[in-house]
Amino acid sequence: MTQVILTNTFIYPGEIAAKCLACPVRFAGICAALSSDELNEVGLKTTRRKFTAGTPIFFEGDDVLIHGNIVTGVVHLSKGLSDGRQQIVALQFSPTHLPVKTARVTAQAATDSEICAIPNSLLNEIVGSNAKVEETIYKQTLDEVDETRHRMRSIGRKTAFEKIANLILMFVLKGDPGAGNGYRFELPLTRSEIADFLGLTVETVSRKLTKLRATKIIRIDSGRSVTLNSLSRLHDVSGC
Amino acid sequence: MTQVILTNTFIYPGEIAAKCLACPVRFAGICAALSSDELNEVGLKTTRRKFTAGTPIFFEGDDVLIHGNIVTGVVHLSKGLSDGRQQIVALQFSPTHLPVKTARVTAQAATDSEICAIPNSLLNEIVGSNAKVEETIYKQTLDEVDETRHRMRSIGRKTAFEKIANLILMFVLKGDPGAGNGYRFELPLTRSEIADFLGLTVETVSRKLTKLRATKIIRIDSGRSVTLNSLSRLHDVSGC
DNA sequence: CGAATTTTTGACTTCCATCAAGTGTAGTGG
DNA sequence: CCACTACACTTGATGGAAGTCAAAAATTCG
Repeated sequence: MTQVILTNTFIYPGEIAAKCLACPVRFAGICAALSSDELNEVGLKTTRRKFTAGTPIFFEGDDVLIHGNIVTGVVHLSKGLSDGRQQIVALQFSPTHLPVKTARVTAQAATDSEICAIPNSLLNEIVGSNAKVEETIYKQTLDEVDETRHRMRSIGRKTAFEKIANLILMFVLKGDPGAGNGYRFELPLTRSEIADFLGLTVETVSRKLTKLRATKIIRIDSGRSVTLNSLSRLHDVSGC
Repeated sequence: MTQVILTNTFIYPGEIAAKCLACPVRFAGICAALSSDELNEVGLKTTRRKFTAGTPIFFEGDDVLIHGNIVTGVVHLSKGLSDGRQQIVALQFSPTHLPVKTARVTAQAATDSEICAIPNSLLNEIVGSNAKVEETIYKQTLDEVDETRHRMRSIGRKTAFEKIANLILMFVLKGDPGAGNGYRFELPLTRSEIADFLGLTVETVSRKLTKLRATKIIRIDSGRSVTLNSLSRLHDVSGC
């Protein structure tokens, strides 16, 4: 990955916007489907926006974003409920796309995040001329459906313990696909948000995390900081 | 798993307009986005296929379907589990589209169904020349995501009773949007399938249906035949 | 009709939500 | 630095909802 970026740096010196060259998601999502000319144009017109944890991400106005690449961080999508509470319906990890247009959801930074925002008008323009981009977006949406359905089953059938184990596994794998034992990371969600996401209560989340710690599969260093002791055992208890 | 297509009614050139004009889904899904010329072409090349309840619907081979309009009936989409069992992940009602391409799911006729099958090649051709069709398909997929997320919440937070009530409500509304009290219909799913769909057990489904009958909100005439007594009360207990 | 399947009902158990109290852990301001 | 508040998290006790096991009743179908 890194080598490829360096090679491109050599081939197109100064032509591709610097921020794109160094971008972790340069070869992910729609950016991977862009020609270098298109990437140049995109690089000029996109804005890199930073959001601190807990900040809502708005997309409004005429030039509303319909697509953002999550450069760093974790974003959660939630739906408001009639009783005023919210339900987290999806988590989006870096490096990946943020298909905000997909549903009437609120996107909120779960951790400090950076998002590369592509204006609606620009994306439409590109989509019209580059079928590959359109295809990519469509495929991502299909994956989204599949993912959501998969998690639906997870919520319906698994025990609280399995749900928690599974979520931790998800954090590990999405956070660093090559992560193994000894991997240390921060939980991107509060206990309350985890509960929301999994359809549990805070108390149950806390209890099951304690149980997971008691089995020595993970170590909870402090409130949010977790160390993975056994990836294989984590996988075993996650009910997949 | 063996017999797929029970009846395959081909309709001939020249009669197309009649076929499509009389079609219940003429103004739904992608058909609504077609010009009359395109509709004629589609009419020529689509096949109306009938599936009896319980029959799996396969789309394979070179000319694999990627889009079918459900003309009549109810189709369920399921995912196979590692233990050999299946999980129903979505229900598709007539008149609507059957976006089979959306995920690696098995589509199976829940009730006797008729599906208007559009060959892959033809759809690709239309999509290439008619942006509105592409947009329609994309929008339908987005709706699919939204719907799935909505149901995910439903599975995670609602009581068994609310889930059942909600499903009955869904059957009523999707079966006949104008249906009111006294409306009689057949449950398109077995208790076991309902359990699968809602993340419950057969016993619980049976108990909650009995409870729903005890409240006089519905009447269960025989195993699958149900009469709606009070739409408003059904809505009240469905937890929406 | 009789066999097989689906559905209902009952008794018991388990898991998780609820209610309640206690323990950190920041963050603010005196 | 401490006192104060606010918030996030943990732990315990209890009850209820739904799962499990088991068997009867109803429906379907050959």
